[in-house]
Amino acid sequence: MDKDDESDRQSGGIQSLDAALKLLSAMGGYLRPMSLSELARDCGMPPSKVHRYLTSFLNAGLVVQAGKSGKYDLGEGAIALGLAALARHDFVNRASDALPELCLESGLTVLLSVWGTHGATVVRWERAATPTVTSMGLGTILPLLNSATGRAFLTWAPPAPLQAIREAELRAARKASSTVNSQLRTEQDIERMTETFRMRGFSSVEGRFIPGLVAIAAPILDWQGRAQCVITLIGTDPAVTEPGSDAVRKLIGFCEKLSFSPIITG
Amino acid sequence: MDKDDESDRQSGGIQSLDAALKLLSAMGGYLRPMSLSELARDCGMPPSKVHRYLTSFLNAGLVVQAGKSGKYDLGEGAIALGLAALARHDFVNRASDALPELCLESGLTVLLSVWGTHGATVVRWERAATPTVTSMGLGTILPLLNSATGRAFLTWAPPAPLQAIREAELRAARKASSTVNSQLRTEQDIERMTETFRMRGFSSVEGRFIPGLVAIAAPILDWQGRAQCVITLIGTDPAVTEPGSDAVRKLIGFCEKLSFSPIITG
DNA sequence: CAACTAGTTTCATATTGTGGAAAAATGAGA
DNA sequence: TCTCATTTTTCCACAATATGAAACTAGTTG
Repeated sequence: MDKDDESDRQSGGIQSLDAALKLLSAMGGYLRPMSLSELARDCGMPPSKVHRYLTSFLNAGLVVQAGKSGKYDLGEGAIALGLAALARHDFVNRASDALPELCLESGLTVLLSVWGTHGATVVRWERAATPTVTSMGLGTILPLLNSATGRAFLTWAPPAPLQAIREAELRAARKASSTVNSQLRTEQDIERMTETFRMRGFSSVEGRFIPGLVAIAAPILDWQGRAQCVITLIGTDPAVTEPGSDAVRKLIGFCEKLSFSPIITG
Repeated sequence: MDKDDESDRQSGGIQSLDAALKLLSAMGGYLRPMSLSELARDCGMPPSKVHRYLTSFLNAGLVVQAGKSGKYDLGEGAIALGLAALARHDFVNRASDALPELCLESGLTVLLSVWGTHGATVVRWERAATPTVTSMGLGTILPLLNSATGRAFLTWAPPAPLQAIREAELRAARKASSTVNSQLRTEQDIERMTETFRMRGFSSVEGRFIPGLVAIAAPILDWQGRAQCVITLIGTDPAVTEPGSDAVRKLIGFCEKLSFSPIITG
């Protein structure tokens, strides 16, 4: 039949659907109601075809016929669809809805953090049944280098916004060798650490930020693999930080489920 | 052939398109990526059919395949379509044009939200010069009871579409008394609150949804007095929520100008 | 390793969408 | 009010196209 299929011929789809969607997106392109013949002309389809498609869109509520002029325009259904799609990108909300569940399953205190202007910021948290003494609350800002949460951002977030704080903390770490100091002194140290985290799929810290407590953290990634937010589990048992531990598996499972790209790229 | 066509047989449309759109709107109903078989089950279609439809949606960009899990979700195309459809709404359109101005004048971060399938959805926002820590972006869904934005819908939007979420949040609020709890437990509490808001002409919240931040919100009303969208100002100074404050006056003035019926019916 | 389960591809078939043309509907001018 | 011109909608015979079952892969679990 067609010697050489014209343009896009992606395999597998449905021709009439493809055409219909082309029409639909064409309608998205204008910002006023369009008459049938205008649409037909612009899409290079016979009017009868366009009319049949429009009827289906009409039934589905994606398109409405404006006024009695009979012109066609995008309708409520299209708005609803778009808002639903927008909501998918709302990682924080989807994650916080599921937070209590993770808390119950793991039996640990759970934090949900995002990257704010001043660093990793706790925006949601769920306290475990066995209350662990923490001074943590909503709005707490966690250190970048010495908290599991911060380290997760360090590993999976785009570096640019972190730069300032990263440098500041590194400088502070070098000077104050008196403190319970991290082994993190140089850029190389950091590189090595994040590489490990990236492989394992989670970051961790042991009693550094809060003595006596351990924490593990994993990112929720958008479709470009950037951390949108970070989930942290806090406990007392050092075994928690072991790769393959129950808590680790639950944490990564949780984050993987909410992420749009795989956390462990093996 | 068919003596009397079973159920919906709206005239004129295209069967495969109707089925495809049914699938599409089903996808809008969930707020997480769905697997092929889940979709097939829920729509009562054979998997192969669903797969073919999805391929077309994929080619059109309406749907993306999330991560390596292979699950399907609404994509950029759906967002574009929805925003295009939103632009038809005069209210949204006129409001978003004026948004930067309000942001400048008030010096606060400004949100423009509409009511979507899953709740109050941010569709436009303007960041203040003094950056405030927020986890907010396009598509963020705000809680109904514990955000200024949500409360504005609660006060000025028709109650029917809100009902489901209202009940869900109320139930959650009663259970989780452990959390930083709202004083909102009963229908009466809500009634009292909305009455106050209605008198003042704006809703407010202090550090509930986002600790350390305060917010005020007012509706843009159509000619029937229903909220078409909601404008929210976010700041850090608690004085902002005071009736008669500079921010409040600017907010209400802004909304009043764009509304088709008076906000304060005194 | 075998027995599942989930996702994708293939294929023969007739169901379904197609485009042209006819029929309504709409609108403008006289 | 009547006619002409344009746009929208309906009709129809034909074959192109979507269909569902089953085959084929890939990944998982006991």
